[in-house]
Amino acid sequence: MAIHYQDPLDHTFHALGDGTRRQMLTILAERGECTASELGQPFRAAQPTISKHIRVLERAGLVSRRVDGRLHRFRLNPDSMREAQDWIARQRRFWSATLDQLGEFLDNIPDRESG
Amino acid sequence: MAIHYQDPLDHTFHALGDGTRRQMLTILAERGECTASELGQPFRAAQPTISKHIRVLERAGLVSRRVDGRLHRFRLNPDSMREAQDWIARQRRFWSATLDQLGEFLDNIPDRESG
DNA sequence: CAACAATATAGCCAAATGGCTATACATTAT
DNA sequence: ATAATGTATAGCCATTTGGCTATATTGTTG
Repeated sequence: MAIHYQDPLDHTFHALGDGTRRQMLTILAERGECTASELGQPFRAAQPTISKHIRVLERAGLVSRRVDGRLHRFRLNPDSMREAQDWIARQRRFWSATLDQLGEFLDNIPDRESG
Repeated sequence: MAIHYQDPLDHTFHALGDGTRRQMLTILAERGECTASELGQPFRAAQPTISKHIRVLERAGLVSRRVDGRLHRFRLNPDSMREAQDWIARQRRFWSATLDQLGEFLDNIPDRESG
């Protein structure tokens, strides 16, 4: 029964649903390529725990791994994050269209598209 | 062990990590306010299952509920989704800045024509 | 009031998650 | 060759998740 063809977005959003992993992505975004140790250093989790988190990010396509001797170096993979962002952006476009139809919240529209 | 003060983004991204829930949000975005039944109708899940999914969306702040007699009417809550999108957007801004600074991408392009 | 309709809640289950310790593996250093 | 370092894997555990059935709750209707 269980063969549940997982949408890639399932993995992406799930990976983003944990604060430790989001912080790892932030570190990668700020510093560029990092090793597994560097990614884990801010947390007081055990090393295998960090390893697991990294695997989740990797499965989600959010980071890519490059093995360099005994170091595993990671960097952000922009595509995956962009797809997540695009999904939300599409929703929000629909949503604002719906709002226009209904005439609700007209004062509340926080920002415009474009960017 | 640790009381883990959940970041609101944890709930938001977790809620987005399930295809059924994402589809519910799409329905809401397309049709505007919907009842619980309308949200569940496309799926062959049991009614309590739908009810649970809706609660997850609600906990995440992605939808808001308005009880109207025996009908529960839901609509999208834009703020929550926008915060998720903003988080990603910030990451992506950092990321591209990092790329610019380090120029590391150039080193790693695996094969180029000619040299 | 009784019947029906829309939802929620309780309780159960299997699978996944996030954490840990202990250990294996691979690479570098002595 | 041995030791030390960086990382992964194997188990184990408690909690959460997503699904179900059965039942309760609340509102509508005859």
